[in-house]
Amino acid sequence: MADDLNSVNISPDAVRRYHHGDLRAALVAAAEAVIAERGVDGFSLREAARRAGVSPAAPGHHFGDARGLLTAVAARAFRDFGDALAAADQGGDRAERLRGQGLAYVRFALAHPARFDLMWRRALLDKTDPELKAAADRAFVILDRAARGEEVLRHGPEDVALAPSIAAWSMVHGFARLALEGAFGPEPGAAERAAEALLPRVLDHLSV
Amino acid sequence: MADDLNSVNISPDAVRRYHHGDLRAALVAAAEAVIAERGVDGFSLREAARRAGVSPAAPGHHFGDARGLLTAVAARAFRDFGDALAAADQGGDRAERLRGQGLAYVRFALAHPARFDLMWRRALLDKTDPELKAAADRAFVILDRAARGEEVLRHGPEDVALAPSIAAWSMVHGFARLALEGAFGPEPGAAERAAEALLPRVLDHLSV
DNA sequence: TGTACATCAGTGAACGCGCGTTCACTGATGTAC
DNA sequence: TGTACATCAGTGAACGCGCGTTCACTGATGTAC
Repeated sequence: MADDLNSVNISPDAVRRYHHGDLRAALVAAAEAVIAERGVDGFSLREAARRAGVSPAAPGHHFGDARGLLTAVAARAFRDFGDALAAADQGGDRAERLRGQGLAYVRFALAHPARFDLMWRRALLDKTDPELKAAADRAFVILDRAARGEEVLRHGPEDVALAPSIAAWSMVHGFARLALEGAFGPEPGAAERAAEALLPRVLDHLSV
Repeated sequence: MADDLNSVNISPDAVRRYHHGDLRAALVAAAEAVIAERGVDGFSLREAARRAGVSPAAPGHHFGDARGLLTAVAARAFRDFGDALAAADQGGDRAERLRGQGLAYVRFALAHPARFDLMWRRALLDKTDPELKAAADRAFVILDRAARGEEVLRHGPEDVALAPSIAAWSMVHGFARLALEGAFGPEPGAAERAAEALLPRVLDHLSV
């Protein structure tokens, strides 16, 4: 996924063209770089435009406003997140599948902390965006399927049959959040070490 | 705790005095009101001062800067949070105690969403503040004791003996976060209904 | 193949905004004698 | 008990800042004939 970020770099001979070529993708990449560096709260539309080498008004043509750009970033993050979960679902019995999902979930969060953070900052996003909704739903369905088996149909969020999936989701989400929030130590790398040392044992306490 | 907020209201005859009387507490209460209304991201020092009826420079005398005020708010939130966990620890066997902690944890988060949010926004807080650290540590120790029994000594965050506590913490923290983030539905009250319907069943999937 | 022209994607200057913090100040308090 | 004075807790005007968005514009593209 880091390679994806690079792949949208504008080619040298495109640099000085008046029309950018693929400004939309370049702005998404620039926004990702900004939040990775400064955190979600440090995001600004002007800074993203600056990094894309473009005037502050240019993003408006592609995203409407700042919320639109952040929403596109979040949708892409959810898509990558879903891919990571899907890739981790290697079959096996339910416990094995669930463990695979849990490790992938937390690994994604630690590998992409700012994007993961943004994914859940609904106040900053356009919740009605169909791409965002579709990407988020897909990720949960993948996890749900691993937690409860293939046969399952999705119901409303208060359906008690969802309890095993919500339990699994809660545990891995909480672990990821706590790790990112520095609950396992403020030093750099503390989250990763805690995940390696503790997460497999933590998942042993999940019974489905 | 809502009463605590009221208790710092300045008395009518104190209103127009040049010296406030208890501006520090009034500013903390005002800041809590601001984030409750506008979210943590909507906080501003000027707005808190405005609500406390005081000039924008006044908070500086008590808190240094904006971060200082937010840190005081977070410390108080952690104290109340610890109180809520302690009050919920009614004894019984380990499963009962843990269930009580889990319900109290999520209830606090849903009852005080903005303060709960702030508690984990380390980028906005002074992590070195001893009051904040003490209050946060205390809350975890209460939860840890319920999860593993009274005899436990606290070790480093990578001590695998902590796994049962981290598992419980992760699950309830994740559930609370997901509920607040709207993962159980965007309608008002969806989080509360999901907590009531699902949380007890979710906790059944936690084995310690 | 050449040309007119509509459309698209960008510019860059300007707008008003609210912010955190600073500064010199002043009113109130409380303590030493 | 009265008074001088240091200290404390506030004022309010001003600062510079970066922000998102708007606006009239222009350069590049691509399509119809």
